[in-house]
Amino acid sequence: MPELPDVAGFKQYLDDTAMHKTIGSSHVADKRILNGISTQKLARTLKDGTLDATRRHGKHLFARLRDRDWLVMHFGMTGGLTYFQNDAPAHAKVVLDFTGGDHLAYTCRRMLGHVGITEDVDAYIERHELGPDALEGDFDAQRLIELLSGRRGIVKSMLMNQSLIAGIGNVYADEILFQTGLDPRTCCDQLDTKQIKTLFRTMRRVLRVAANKGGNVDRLPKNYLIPRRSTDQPCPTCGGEIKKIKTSGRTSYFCPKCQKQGG
DNA sequence: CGACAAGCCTGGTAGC
DNA sequence: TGCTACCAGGCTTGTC
Repeated sequence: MPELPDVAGFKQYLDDTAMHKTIGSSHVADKRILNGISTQKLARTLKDGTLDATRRHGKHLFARLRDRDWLVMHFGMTGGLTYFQNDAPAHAKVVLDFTGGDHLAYTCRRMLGHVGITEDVDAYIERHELGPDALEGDFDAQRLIELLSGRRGIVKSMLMNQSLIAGIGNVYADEILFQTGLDPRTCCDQLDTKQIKTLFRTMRRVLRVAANKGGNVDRLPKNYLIPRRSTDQPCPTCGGEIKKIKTSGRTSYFCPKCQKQGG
């Protein structure tokens, strides 16, 4: 579930809790979560490091150890962060013990996230072939038009393709399409320039609003589709029935009345 | 108990 | 024929 807005929330949470704290030791509860690094190497790299900066790119969160490497975190579908004093949260996979006595846990109920170390965030992004962050930096409507051109698959798969755009997952792809009024089965070649520009503006607005709420679904505006996923509630716009279908092997929620193919 | 959810990777294939 | 983009399936495990 953690998509760009959720990871933006994790970043804020880390900034508010663990920033400028020094790591005395660390523990790995399940080494399957580690990506390209051994438990021992991770522990050596983290020891005596002080967290002094964070960066987010798409669904990845990076935390810098002063004058050293970056801790890399990806949250899969059930990952998160918990800052605690005494009792470790359930499913804590990696725990940082700060010298002041507090702790930060990377939690993950399933094994679909990962934790690692990188010397260079930009090189990491390039190596993992991540596209531009959906919310930040050098990304505009023209770029989206270029990304869509010549593609024959559905727009939703394109929005979720991390090598094209980093940060959007199944849930926010549905929300963006809902607010753009596009059927999730719409193919890229069905959209004209004007519609792609609208899609771009909607994408930015949805992600910005949700990121400002730290990905907290309960704080999203009333007219959002997300809180109505799998709850049998009507479309917030027309009151009609929300349909659930499979697209590219993924569950898509949409309103057949408000969302049309080709707009 | 089986189906399902999600992100992401892989393997097979549709389409140019 | 060969390449690439695309889709379906698998991994994982708690929940229904």
